[in-house]
Amino acid sequence: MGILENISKNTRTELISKLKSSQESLEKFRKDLKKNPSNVQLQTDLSEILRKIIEIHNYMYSVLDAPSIPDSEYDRLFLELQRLEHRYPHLVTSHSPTQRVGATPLIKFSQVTHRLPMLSLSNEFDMASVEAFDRRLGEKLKVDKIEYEVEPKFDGLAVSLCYENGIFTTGATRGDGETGEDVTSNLRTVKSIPLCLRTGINNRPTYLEVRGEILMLKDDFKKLNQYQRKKNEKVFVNPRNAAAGSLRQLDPQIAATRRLTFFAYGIGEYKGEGIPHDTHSNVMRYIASYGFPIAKECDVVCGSAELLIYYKKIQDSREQLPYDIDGVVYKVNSIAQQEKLGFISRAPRFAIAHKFPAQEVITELLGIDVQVGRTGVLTPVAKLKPVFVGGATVTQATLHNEDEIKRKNVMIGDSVIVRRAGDVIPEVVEVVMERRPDNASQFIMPYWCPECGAKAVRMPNEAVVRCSGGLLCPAQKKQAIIHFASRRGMDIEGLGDKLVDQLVDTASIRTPADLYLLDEDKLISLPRMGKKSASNLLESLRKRKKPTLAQFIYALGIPNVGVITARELARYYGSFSRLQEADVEALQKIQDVGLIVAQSIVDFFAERHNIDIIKKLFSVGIELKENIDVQQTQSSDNNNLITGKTFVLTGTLSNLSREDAKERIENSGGKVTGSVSIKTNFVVAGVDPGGKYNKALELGVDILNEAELLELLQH
DNA sequence: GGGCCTCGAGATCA
DNA sequence: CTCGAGGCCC
Repeated sequence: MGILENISKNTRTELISKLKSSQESLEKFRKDLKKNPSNVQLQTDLSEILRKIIEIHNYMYSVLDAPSIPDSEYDRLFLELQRLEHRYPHLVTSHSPTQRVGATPLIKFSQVTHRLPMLSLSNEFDMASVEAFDRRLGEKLKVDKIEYEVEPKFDGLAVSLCYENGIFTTGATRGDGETGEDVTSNLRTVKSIPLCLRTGINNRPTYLEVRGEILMLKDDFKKLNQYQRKKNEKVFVNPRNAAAGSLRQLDPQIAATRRLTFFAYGIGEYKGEGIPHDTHSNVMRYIASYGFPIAKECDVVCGSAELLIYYKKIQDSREQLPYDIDGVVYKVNSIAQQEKLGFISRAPRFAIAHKFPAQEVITELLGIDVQVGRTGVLTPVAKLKPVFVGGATVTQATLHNEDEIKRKNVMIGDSVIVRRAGDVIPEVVEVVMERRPDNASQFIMPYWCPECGAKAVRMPNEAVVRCSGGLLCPAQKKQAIIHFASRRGMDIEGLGDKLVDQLVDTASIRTPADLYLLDEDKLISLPRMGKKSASNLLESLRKRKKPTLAQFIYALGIPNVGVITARELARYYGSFSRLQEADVEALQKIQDVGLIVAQSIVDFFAERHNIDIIKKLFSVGIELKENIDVQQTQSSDNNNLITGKTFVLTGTLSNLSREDAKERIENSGGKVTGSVSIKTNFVVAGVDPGGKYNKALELGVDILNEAELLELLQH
């Protein structure tokens, strides 16, 4: 049972014999050094053997969970190494176990761009969807039974760890999947993360990115909270939040006192030999052999019936597991099959998370508020008597719209069942009818917008009621500005909703374009706004004046145009003016743009007010990073191997002209540039390659031959 | 939606 | 020192 079967046991036996032989060298070096303390070679030898022994003990303790010596003995070895390094500072290496805790706190975390985006998994909650998933894949792959690698879904934080030439160099959070935060110094304090890949030098990859989850074990969480209580500091509500909080500490000293654990579940980009290409379970065994902890529960099963058996088994053992989980993950085991299946938007088609059902509790519905959204939609929100469910205290939940309230027959004063599963937004499931009080009152959707008093209208074939005030409605105005400044839009730091409230209410700004006309005096006059905050905001506005076309399109807040559509529009049209001129028919030629989205876009640009704002934005100095060379091409359906990648061509190709190759790469979403840099993803080398080839070797950029390029293009 | 950390502002106190 | 805002995580 389990893909790690026997591995741990064999490793342990092997390590113990390794320790035995190391022990002899250790004693010899100690003795020799005593006789000859100034011998540099002996100093180095001793520190190296100590490091090796300590790392082995560390591995046995934190990864295999089977220490072979008492803590006190480990501490003695550690102290010996510390003293030695202290006396001879040149002996210290970045991957020495003594260097897990960094000395100085950071000012702030810096951003890291993931070489391969960190994708998310689509979630399923019921058996039928899992069976449908298996059936769908079976049809696509034309096979009867699919083999899956299965694993528990940790309730922690996803991170990516980079190893360059075997040494841990950078660790980052998932972020939005594209870029995350550099939390290396905190991750170094996590004992189960190897600072150095465990296997010998021979087949060590030059670059390896290991992905997995940071979490806090239930026991460690309890201990931490006991400690916090004793110190009269605040306690954490659940292990996940404790882990997240610890990882975001700027001071690694504090992070080190919070016991975090890592489990690997996959790899990202890698360079070098030896990485299995056949199955995911072999990849897992491979990373385990490098010293990464893998969940004991990882396994391989076949067909949907076995998936469900696995699910049940894990669900039954959930309480006994040392960590919190919120479901299980199924991944197609064969890597060839994975590649065949590919990706849909930001999620692989070959894997899903099967989540445990959400926890449910009963609470009281105290009232129903009405909120006005960015597009003027009035949303009723249930105000609930606070109740702890699914790891958090729930106080409100959306009721979506009028019809939903009718359908669920919700009245103010009712007792309702509320559901929440980890990351899922709380939801009112149903009313407990037996408990309905006599004074329960009906909710009536307001006839006027609660924010601006304009008439609230419901279109004949729509489920929602809208404020008819448009951008004259302060709520919509504010939301439009907040959306404009949001991270996925113009990414203006320091501009949150409260500040926008103030700015709009004091009539300092009316549209996003007005933001760029703010000055320090104006800002300082606002309450709770000092010199520092003001200059931070102005700096942030200035810094982000050159958005990509996609960011800008998204930031405009065109109804029905989200990040993905914005990106697709930018890719297809390449320039803002081309998008602006497009008509409904033309727009619908784009993948995933139907009549509704197309009409929305055309309507948006037909609105005089919007055009004024856009003009004004350009006049205050917004410059777009456009790609006007782009042809209006059909999307190649997320060719993830090429999309967003940069190629450089060198030498003569036999089947393709340079021009053809360039065009085909660009049609698949890639970019072709002239010279090789660290940002280049692939160099395509034909016959008689030029200096670019050597440059690629030097920088370690992947080199493709013509056949490999054609294969990439095929997908 | 809710929980966490960090930062800056403003209050409080010496 | 306390508090609110903002950013980031699921």
